[in-house]
Amino acid sequence: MSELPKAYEPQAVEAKWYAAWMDGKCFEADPKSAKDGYSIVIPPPNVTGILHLGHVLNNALQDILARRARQQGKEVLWLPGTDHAGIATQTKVERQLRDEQGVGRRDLGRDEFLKRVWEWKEKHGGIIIQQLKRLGCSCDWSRERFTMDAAYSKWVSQVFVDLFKQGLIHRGKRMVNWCPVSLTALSDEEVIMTPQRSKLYTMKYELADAPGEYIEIATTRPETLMGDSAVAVNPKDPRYTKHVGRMVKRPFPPADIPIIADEHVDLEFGTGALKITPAHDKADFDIGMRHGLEIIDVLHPDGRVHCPACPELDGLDRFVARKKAVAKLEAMGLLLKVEEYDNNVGFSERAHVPIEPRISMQWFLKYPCVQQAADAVANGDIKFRPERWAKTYAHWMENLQDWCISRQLWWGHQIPVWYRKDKFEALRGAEALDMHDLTAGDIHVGVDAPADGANWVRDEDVMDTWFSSWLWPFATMTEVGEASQTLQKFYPTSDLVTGPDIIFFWVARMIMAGFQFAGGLPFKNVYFTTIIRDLQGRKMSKSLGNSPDPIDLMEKYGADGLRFGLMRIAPVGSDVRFDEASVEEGRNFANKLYNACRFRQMADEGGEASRAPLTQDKLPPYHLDIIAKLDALAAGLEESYGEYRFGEIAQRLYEFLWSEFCDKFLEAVKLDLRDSATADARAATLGTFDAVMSRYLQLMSPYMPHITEELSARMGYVGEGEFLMQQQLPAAPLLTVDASAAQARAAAVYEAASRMRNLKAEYKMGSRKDVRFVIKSAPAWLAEESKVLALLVGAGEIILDGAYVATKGTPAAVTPLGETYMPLEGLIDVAAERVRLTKEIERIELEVKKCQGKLGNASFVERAPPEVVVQETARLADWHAKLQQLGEMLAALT
RNA sequence: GCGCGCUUAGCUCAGUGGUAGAGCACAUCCUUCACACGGAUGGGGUCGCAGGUUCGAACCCUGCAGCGCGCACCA
Repeated sequence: MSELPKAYEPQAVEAKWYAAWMDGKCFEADPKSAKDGYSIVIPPPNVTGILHLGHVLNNALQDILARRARQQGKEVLWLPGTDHAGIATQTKVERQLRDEQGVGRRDLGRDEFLKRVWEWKEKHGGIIIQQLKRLGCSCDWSRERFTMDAAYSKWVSQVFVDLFKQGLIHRGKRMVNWCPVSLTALSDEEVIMTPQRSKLYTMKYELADAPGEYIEIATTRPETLMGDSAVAVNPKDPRYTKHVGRMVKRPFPPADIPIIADEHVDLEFGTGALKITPAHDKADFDIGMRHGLEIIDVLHPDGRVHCPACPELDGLDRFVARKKAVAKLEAMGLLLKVEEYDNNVGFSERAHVPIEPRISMQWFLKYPCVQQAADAVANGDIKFRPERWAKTYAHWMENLQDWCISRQLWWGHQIPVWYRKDKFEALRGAEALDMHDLTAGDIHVGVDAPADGANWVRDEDVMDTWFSSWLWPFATMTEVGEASQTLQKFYPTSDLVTGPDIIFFWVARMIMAGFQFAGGLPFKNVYFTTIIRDLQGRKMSKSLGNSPDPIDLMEKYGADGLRFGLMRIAPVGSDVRFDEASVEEGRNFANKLYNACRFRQMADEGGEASRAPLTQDKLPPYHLDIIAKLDALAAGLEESYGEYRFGEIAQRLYEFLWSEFCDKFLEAVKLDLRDSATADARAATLGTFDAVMSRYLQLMSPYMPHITEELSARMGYVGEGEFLMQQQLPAAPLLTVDASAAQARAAAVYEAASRMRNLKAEYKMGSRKDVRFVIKSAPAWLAEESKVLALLVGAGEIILDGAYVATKGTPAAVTPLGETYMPLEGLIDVAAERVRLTKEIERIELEVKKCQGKLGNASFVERAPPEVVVQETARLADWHAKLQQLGEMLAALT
């Protein structure tokens, strides 16, 4: 044991214990267990994902909760898995195929392409799972799920079929958010509004019945004017009342279009006249519907202009066409001005290009169980932390729009709908298949294909990835129609840990799905993590290169160091600013813990010297004090866990070990471990060390699972073949006797030592070991402790002398142990000492004034609680005493 | 425009009415036999601004400013 390296080396230790836990099946959940169940489902990371700091924070929190629950005697299921991530994965594999083999997905065809994606998934898909294991995550890996597992996929289809049968799912042609790169529709949530510096073009259209007269129109999108089917003004706008009902000339392709009046038009904006392009703008579409306007689609799905009537624009990309259209307007003398203009443009969440509002045939879901889901959070059945997110949730629930669930992708759950082949062909493809054109015999909606499959064509679209994710809490626990023990035991889940950015994408939808398909709420608590930013406050991103690789951090500082460091800075409310220094602190802390244990092992080379039960009533004050503080720590942690204050838990654990256990207790008991110490003293000290440390390691274990397991094993705190992580946390406090007197003594010694060291430093005696102290009027018990005090202070000798008379100018301090002098026999610089004393007196006079001011205030004395007044009076007395003493010292020097 | 949050030491953050805190950074001292990934000591803050409530405000209320986020609109 004495050959232990001085610094803790986490890498090998962490790998060793993770393997041991896996071998010991420590993470596997038994649904037949008699214990109470505790469960978390992991927010499934994208199967293409690579671990980033957000994952680390999120999963470390889940691991802490899971490990803590095990210690409290729960049967724990932490259910892991990955998400097939439709667009992200398809895009990734497509890009790779294009780069490496020069083929697109359409070259391969649907079946072959899907085969390639599956191959890719098998080969590269598990990276993030391995990374989570490196972090120490105690997931039940025997239950790992994937959203496209056969059983899971069956759930997705079944849910679609059920909702369809209830009339909540329908197909129709509507305005959707279209991504011209991914060539698919997106839900509203997948559109990111982004501020843009754009240009506002003002142009004029000539009135058809009055050549030479114009109406001015402002637009940011001149490239869509070929799709204009009207110009709209506000009916209340006096400038335009005479125009309403007349026709204007659309410049190209030339056409006469009407001027209509619609409330939607803002009088203040631009010229007050708005060009209406029903095919390419949501608001225009609505206006078009109200006025029965023609819908003229002038864009291809990939964002190129489709307008054979304008050959010079036809086929151009929308942004190229914009410039060209402007040039054309200018050439025609219709462009009046171009202004810089800041507006918001919707961008595709995945492809990072402006989305295009587009009318297309899609599947839509009217959300089920909305009221129940809203109520569950409002009435506290599901508790959000921090609570303020409940408001965001409520707001969204009140403004639900139908969910566009179809995606024009191949990777995903294909929509379980078949159309009769003859009908499908007659209507010339899916784009034209309106529900109204279909009779019951034309369409088959079911988990399985119709029996006479050859006569049917399957809907090509897949479902939004979130349409599978929202089933995660129960579809991972049971198969369709199965009476699952796992579900019985572990549903609803206990806690969900996720980011507030997916409240709508995921959390809200899971709640609705829980009510609709699993008979109740899916979880009881939702803990929202914070966003991790860099020190400049920017979000972590690959392109900024400000996102450290957690694997690198773990190699450098250990998984425990990373976990602990991150937990210490994770605040309850606002965002985290990440600094590698905090991980370094975590590593340093692990090292401190390791060395505290190493110290004990070195002091007791044979081991086993201390296994005798502790007789607490005979323990010295420091021992009882640390035992009492450990109990206080355990109680404090209990409270903090109850409030999900993870940073506070880390802080409490840190302070106990570093400030209390190492800085105070270990320093105070060093004499007991020297060769000169009695066997009894040694045994008592080692016994106390072991009692406190073994339980401390247990309390620490959820945060730093590897090092605590290692140390517990090495120190013999857990038996061969047992694991710390599986041991139940004792409910009873460690302390069995009244320790209040002992604690008061220990506190007095520590405090006195601090003041005496302070005195040494003030007189530049810093490292001198020969300094003597004299304590006057010391309590009788101090005689036994003066050696400890001398050690703590770094003093040559501590003399207890009630009759001591200090020579003039002897430095002194008031300590809880009495007047304390540091005789230096002429070593003091008298002038410097006078300056110091004068400054000190000034400072204290100020304090006295503050106290007197308060006590002199009649209202304070009458109305403040009595104990506060007493406290204040005592303080004033203290200051006065101090002042008098300093005054005497100063007088002695002159 | 509506809503939510934040503003405390150089930095990152605790602090729910009673003497302003931690870690890091900084300065001085110490390689003393657990740990220099360490120990000791110290300097550093009119708690964003202005009002109000209160005997007393970092904390409660109002207003303002700055920053961030969400929702809606944006021709």
